Amino acid sequence: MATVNPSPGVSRLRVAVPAVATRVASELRLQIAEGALLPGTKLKEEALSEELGVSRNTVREAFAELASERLVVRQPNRGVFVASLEVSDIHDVYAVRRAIEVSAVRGGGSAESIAAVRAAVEEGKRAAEAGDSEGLGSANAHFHGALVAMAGSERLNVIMSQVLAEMRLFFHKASIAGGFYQDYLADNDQICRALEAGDNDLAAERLLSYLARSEEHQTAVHAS
Amino acid sequence: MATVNPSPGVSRLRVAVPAVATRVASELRLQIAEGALLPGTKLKEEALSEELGVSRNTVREAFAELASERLVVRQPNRGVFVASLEVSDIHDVYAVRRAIEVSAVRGGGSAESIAAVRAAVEEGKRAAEAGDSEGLGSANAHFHGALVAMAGSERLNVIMSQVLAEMRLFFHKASIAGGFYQDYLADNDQICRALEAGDNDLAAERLLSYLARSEEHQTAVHAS
DNA sequence: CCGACAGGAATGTTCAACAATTCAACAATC
DNA sequence: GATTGTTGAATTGTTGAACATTCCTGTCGG
Repeated sequence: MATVNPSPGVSRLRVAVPAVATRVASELRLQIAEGALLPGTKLKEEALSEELGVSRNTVREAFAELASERLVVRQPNRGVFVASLEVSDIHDVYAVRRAIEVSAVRGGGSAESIAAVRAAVEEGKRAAEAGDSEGLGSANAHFHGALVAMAGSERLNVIMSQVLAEMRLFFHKASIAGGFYQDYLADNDQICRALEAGDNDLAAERLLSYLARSEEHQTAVHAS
Repeated sequence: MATVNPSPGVSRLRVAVPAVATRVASELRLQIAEGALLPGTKLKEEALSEELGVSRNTVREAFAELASERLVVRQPNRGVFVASLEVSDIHDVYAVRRAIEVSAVRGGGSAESIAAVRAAVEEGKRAAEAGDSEGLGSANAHFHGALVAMAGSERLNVIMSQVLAEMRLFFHKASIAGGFYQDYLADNDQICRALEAGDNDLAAERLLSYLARSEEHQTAVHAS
């Protein structure tokens, strides 16, 4: 990590950002993920500052944070809007996923990191049995996050978490299309098995095939 | 790209961010890239706001932008500092490069995008003949940027440009180690040739080997 | 029907103030 | 003498208000 302080031993626990703006950003991030704020919704500075009890400047800082994550889009002199992805964005996002996830899988991982992947697979199975489609979705996100985490790169983890957050922007529409997560449970299990067997190339191949199908599915849903 | 405005035809040329804060961020980004602001330097809000003739709030917005690019680090109640990379960051950055660049190379590119790669190679040769080590460095950056551009993904391009900006943070120290760019000119040419011949896997293999050596080199220089 | 124009609303930017935190210097204690 | 309070200056965090600028709308006139 990038540090600067020559004096060692000081607490590194706290997150390196202003507290209030971060909380505001987190709140908005949550509402976007939950679908409470739909894509295209305009976020007015003054209304939000009143509603959350913070100043306009603080709301502004939160906007800057979310904009850097592509969760909101800033239009000069017009305001910020919850990002709404076009079909071309789908391909773009999957290009990032192909690059990052496949690279991590090809590099393999430690026993612990592979165990985390397995845990995400099992989490998905339990959610499926419970008929919890919300839980299925987040288990799937955990699975792919765990894949990337195998690489042990903080930067890749951050990129992946942002990509997953972006994907939630069009998951709401897609999940209406019915239990399509079910089909992916078997895929995840197969990928995980290949990793556990140490056959990273096979895992990568299966992952690529999964990503291709997933992208196709998302594109089809959003072509309407 | 994520858009929202239903009304078509309006100018999409301008960058979707406040103008002044962006200019301040660009100025600081430039000074960091040029080495005028060395890693670890503290950036004081008030001093900068006076010097640049903008308000503290605007400086603050610029800081948020640079922090999201990891060019500066924010320490709560202490201020922002020009990021200084540790040895562990080197490996982390190269993990991102391996993922993104290799993926782009494996996917190949259009004739135009490969021509851009070739152009960067030639740019490097000219700089080498002119003894312009500064130009050699930026040609090398153009080369790797062109590799990623083959994928045609806006997100990957943004990630790559940020990674290249981060690398300049430790290039200043590394370039002292003498004309080590020279060795990479041949590598770049070989990678480009493989691409032109349509042998993407060979190009990817050569790129991986290059990245491994480059990481080793950087690590050695910074181990001191 | 349409272009021009005035008015309103929202954002962009600045300024000034205060609270909270950090840091360095110094005093106090063991 | 070294560690531990304590104090005070300096800097950041946050707020609130003000003004400029831009966009949007709806009306008026041709």
